[in-house]
Amino acid sequence: MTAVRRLVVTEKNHAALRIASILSEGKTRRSYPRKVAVFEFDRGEDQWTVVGLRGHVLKLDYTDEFNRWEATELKKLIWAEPIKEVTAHNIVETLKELAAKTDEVIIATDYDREGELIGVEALEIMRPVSPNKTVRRAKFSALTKADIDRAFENLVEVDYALAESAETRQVVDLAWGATLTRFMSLAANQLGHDFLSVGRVQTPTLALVVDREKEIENFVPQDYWSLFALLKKGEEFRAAHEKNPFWRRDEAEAARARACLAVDGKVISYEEQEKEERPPVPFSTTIFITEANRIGFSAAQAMKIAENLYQDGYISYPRTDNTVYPPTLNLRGVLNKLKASVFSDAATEILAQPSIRPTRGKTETTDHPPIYPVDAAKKTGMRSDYWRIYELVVSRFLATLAPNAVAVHQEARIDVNEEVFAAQGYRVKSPGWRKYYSYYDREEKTIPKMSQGDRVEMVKMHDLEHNKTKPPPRYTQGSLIQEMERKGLGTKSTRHEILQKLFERNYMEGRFLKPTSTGRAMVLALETHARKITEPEMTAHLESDMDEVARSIRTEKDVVTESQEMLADVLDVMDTHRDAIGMSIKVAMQEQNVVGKCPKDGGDLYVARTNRGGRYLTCMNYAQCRTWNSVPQTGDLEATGEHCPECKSIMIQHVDGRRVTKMCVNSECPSVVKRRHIGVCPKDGGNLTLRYSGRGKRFVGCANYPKCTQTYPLPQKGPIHVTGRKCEHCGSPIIETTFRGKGMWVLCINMECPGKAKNNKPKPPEKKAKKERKPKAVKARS
DNA sequence: GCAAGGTC
Repeated sequence: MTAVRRLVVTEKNHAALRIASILSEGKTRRSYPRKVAVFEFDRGEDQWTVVGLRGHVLKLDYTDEFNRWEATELKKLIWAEPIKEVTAHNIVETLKELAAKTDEVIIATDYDREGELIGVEALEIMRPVSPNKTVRRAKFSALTKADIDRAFENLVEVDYALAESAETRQVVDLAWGATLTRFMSLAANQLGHDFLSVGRVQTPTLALVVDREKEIENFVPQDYWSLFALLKKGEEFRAAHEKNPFWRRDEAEAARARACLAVDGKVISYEEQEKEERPPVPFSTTIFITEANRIGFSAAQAMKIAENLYQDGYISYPRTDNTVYPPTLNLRGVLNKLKASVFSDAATEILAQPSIRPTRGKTETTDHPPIYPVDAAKKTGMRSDYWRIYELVVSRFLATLAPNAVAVHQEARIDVNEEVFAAQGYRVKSPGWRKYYSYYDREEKTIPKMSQGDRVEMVKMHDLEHNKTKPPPRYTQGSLIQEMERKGLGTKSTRHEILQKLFERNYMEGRFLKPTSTGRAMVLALETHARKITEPEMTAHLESDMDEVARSIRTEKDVVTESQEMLADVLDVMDTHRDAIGMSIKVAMQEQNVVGKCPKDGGDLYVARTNRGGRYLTCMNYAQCRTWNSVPQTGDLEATGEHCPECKSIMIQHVDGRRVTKMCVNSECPSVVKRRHIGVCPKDGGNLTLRYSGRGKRFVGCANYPKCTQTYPLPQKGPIHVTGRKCEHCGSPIIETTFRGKGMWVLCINMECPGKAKNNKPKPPEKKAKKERKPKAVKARS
C-alpha cells in the first residue's frame, strides 16, 4: 500500500484542533498560512492534514445587476438566481492550496443540516483545483475520543440531499427577505442606513411583541378587593381572607364587618410540611440567556461574552439546545479543576458527596453538552462583566450537581367569626443547591406554631385593599427568546441576533420590550397584506419542505419555485396598496421621530429624511414656518425634555457610542451658530458653516449659499473641532478631527492650499498630533 | 444597504 494524503475539513477551528490531537495522539504540527490554523501529522504511512472553516465561508447574494434598489423591479428580483460569494478569503485560499496536494477529503463538519451544507460548500471550493478526489464524511456528535475514533473508522458518504435542503432555506429566506425588505423600504422612502427589514424569523418575532402590546392596551382592568387581618399568637402575623380576591366590594365589606366583631379567632388547622426543591437543570443557550438577562445582561451581550469565554477556554461551547450532561462528561474532573478557583470550597463539598447525580432537563441532544465551565478562572485580570457571566455558569453547574434544598412550608387556617383567614410561612431548612445558586432566592417568612383549636388574638382588621387586575407583562429579552424557542423561530445561534436586529431597526425598545410606532406599523401593514411572513407557521412549513428535500421526495428547485410563486402573489397584493402602506409607515416614523415642539410655532419637531438617506430636523408645519436645522448624520437622536439655557428652545441629545452631546434645536440660537461656525468665507466674507448634503455628506459651505457656492470637503467620519487658528500657508480655518480613533488630524479646510501634499489629501501631521496615543494599548483580553 | 444560518 502506498501512502495516502488525507485532508480533514471541520466546521470550526476548535473542532480541527480537537480532531487533530485525538487522531494524532497529541503529536500534531501546527502552521498558520494566511492566519488559518492547519494541523498536520502522520499516522502509519499516511499524511493527515486538518483545517477548520469558520461556519459558512460562502454567502448567498444577488448579482450586481440587482444591487441598485431603486432601479430593480421587485418582480424580477423574486425570480433572480442568487450566486455564492466568498466571505472568508483566507480560509478559501488555504483550502484550495491544501486540496491541490491531497488524495482524499474527509468532511468532518457538525453533524446537522447546516453542517452538511458547510461541508458541501467546502467541496465546491475544492472541486476546481482537485477534481475526482475521494470524498468521505465523518459523522460524530461529540468531540470525544470515542466518538471521533468511531466516526473515522466508519466513514460514510456525504448527504447531498441534506445539504440541498439547507440551501433551499437559504434561497427562500433571501428571496422573501430581500423582496419584502426592499418593498417596505422603498414604499416608506427609507433607504440607506435606515432601511426597513422584513424576514421569516424577525417579523413573526416582532409580531409577538406587538401582539403583547395590543393585549396590554386592550386589557380591561377589573376591580377587586382584598381583606387582611393582623393576628397574634405569641408574635404577630398577617393572614389573608380565604376568598381574596373579592370581585364585589359589598361582599368584601360584609366579610370585614363580620370579622371585625370578633376579638379573637380559632385555629381550624395548622400544617407544617417539609418540601424538597429540586436543583435547576443544566444550561442550554436559551436558559443561559434568560438567566443572564435577569441579572442585567442583554441577550447579545451575554452571548458575546459567552463566546469569548469559550474561545479562551473557560466555558464549553455556548450554542446548545442540550439540557442533559452526556455520560462522557467528566463531572468530577471539572470539579477538580474548579478547586483552583474561588469556587474551591463549593467544588470540594460537592466532590465529598457520596454520589454526584446531575439534574436533567427536558431536551437531550447529542451535538454539544449543556454549557458548563471547563477551566478555573481568576477574578483579577478578568473584566467584571466577563466574571459575572463566568460566575453564573459555574454557579449553575455547581447547583445542578448539588443536593435538593429543603424548605419548611407552614399553613394555618383561622376562623374569625365564621370568616376564614389563611396564613403561610416559608423557610429554607437546608439550602442544598441554593447555597451555590442564589439568583432565585425567595423571601423567607415564618408564622408562629399553633395547633387546631388554639385561640388567636385579633390585633387589627386592615382596611380593604382596593386593586385592579393587571395586564400580562411585556416580554423581556429572556422571555421572548423562550417564546421564540417554543414557536420554533430561529436557532440557538441566531435568536439573540434577531433581537439585536429588532432594536437596531428601531422596531422595539426598552428593558421590557415595547414596540415602537414604526414596529407596530410594519407588523400591521404586513399582517394585512402579507400575513404569511408575520406568522411562525412559515418556518414550520419551510421545515417540512426541507425535510422532504432531505428525504429526496422533492427537489430544491421544486420547493423554491413554489415559494417564489407564493411570493409573487404576495407582492402583487402589496403593490396595489403600495401608497397606503408607505404612508402608514411614514406617519408612524414621523410620530416616533418627534423630539419636541418647534420654537417658532409649537408644531411637532421631528427628525426627517432626505430621499438619499441624509437626515435633518424640521417642523411638521414646515410649509409655513420654514424651521429647518441640520443634525449629526450618525448616532441616535433623542428628546431630552430640557430647554436651552440661551434661547429656551428644547434640547435634543446626540448619542454616538458612549459620547452624549446635548444640542439646541433652534438653528438661530447663538449656541448653535457658534458650534457650526467654522470661519469666514474668502469669497464674500459670509460665515462658513458645517453643513450636510442631501445624501448626508458633510462639508463646509458659505452661509450665503446659493449666492455664494464656496464649499470645502470634509472627512466624513469622526468629530470635527473648530480650532479658531488660521492656516500659515493660505489663511483658511484650521479644523481638527480624529481618524478612526487613531490620533488627531489637524488640517486646513482649503483643498487647494499650497501647504498640502500633491495628492491633495489631508495628511496626519507627524509631529503636531497633540494626543499621541501611548504605544499600542494591550488588548483587554488575549 | 436586503434574510437566516454558521462562526470569531
